[in-house]
Amino acid sequence: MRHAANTKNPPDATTMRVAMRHSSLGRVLVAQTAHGISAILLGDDPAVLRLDLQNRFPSATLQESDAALDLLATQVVQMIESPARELDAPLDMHGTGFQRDVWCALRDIPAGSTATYTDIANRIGRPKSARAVAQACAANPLAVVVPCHRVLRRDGQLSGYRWGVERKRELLAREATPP
DNA sequence: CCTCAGTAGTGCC
DNA sequence: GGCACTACTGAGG
Repeated sequence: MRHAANTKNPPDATTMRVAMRHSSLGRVLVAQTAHGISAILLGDDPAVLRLDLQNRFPSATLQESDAALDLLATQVVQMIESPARELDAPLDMHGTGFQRDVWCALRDIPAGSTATYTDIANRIGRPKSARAVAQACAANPLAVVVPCHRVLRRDGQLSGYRWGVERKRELLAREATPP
């Protein structure tokens, strides 16, 4: 029995810098703490994105972007446009132990390939937790960088995507290796 | 095609 | 501590 504390949202009263960008997939919000990128969110309405962020980190203080984050945000957008490229920046992943396990496993799926929820469940040593894996994917705060869009149902269906199945389909299409 | 039960992590009460 | 959620899955009708 672990009493690891953060079964809920960690009461981190950290400050986060926030940048907003346009991309071919819509608006992109990038948030950064002192430890690294804490959120990459996709959407259409900047206000909604900001609400989404506040909802995920209720006790975080949001600040304007700075030069460093501006650069990161540009790189994030570039990565969205060409998902094959990797982002070489530290991440600040807030989540439960289980969620972190899942998100880390997701980062091992190379661009151009996919995995199933059961694959990930096996990879983290919990073969029966496919559904919980899906739930962890749904809670992923780091769009594209943590490639939850590369996870499909066992039957090949796209099932869902926190930021819209259309975006998931588009990302996969962009990553598909040309013959 | 459709429904159903088994399943495990999380959020809310 | 309980209960109702799921971006799941495999079996049965």
